[in-house]
Amino acid sequence: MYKDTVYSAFNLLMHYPPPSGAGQHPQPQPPLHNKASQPAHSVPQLSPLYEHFSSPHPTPAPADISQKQVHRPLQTPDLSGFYSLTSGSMGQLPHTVSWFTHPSLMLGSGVPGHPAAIPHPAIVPPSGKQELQPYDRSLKTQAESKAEKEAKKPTIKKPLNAFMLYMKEMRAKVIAECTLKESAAINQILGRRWHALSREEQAKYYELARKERQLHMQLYPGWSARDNYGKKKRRSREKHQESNTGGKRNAFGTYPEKAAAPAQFLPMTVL
DNA sequence: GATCCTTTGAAGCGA
DNA sequence: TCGCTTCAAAGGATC
Repeated sequence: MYKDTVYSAFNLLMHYPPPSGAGQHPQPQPPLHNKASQPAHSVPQLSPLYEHFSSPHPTPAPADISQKQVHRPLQTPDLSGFYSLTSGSMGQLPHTVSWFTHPSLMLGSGVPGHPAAIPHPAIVPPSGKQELQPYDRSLKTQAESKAEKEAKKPTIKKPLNAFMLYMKEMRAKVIAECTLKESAAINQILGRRWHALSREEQAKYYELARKERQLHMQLYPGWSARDNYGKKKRRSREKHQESNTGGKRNAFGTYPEKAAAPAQFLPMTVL
């Protein structure tokens, strides 16, 4: 079976631990074969893992694969085998091309010890922008330099959970259907659609999310979600809690109860 | 320019 | 173990 083959290859290469209960949700282990019947979504930035079953097209031509490989740094010893072996699998397994394009596999300067210049999409400067050079290093104390160095550590983002993967794929579709652009409103709709999904449909996203987490663990063994705690500045705890109790303006510019349904925007199929 | 809003899920942490 | 908090994405609105 295709899924087993992919798993075997991947486990072999990445020394995967066996799935360890993988989360609180039941994981029916749905087949990961391509869903040819699924409607094509013109989503510019699909989570590459999700391309496994979301792509309406057959396996890309090998030329296409090699083209993608051009930009893949292969110097990293522990992953070069992965690339080459996966490449060998490409001709036999449909839709495995996405392994190449998975953000967690697009190694770059953010990966410790990796010489490539292509930054990892999951690794961003704390500010999210290019850092400016210090105007005068000599004026900084040791403590300041240390603090600055700490602040300059590239941020490794959390792996996306199942719902985030679902959102990333369906957002463009919902926007097209609803002509909405506000993410808060879009996310409310997506939340409702998420609950409307069958267990099998959801299970596919849970499985993808599990793979995302495993890849993340392989690439950043010492990383912890705690590393990013406190990096997002909140205006004030009180204000944030107030917003969670429905006492603040929502995405529609009103002050309803929390998560009030924006029914006037929702297409009939949403609910 | 930074943060909020809004959703679900994963993970951290204190009690 | 339980409950709470934070952060992942996204982009318009607000501060």
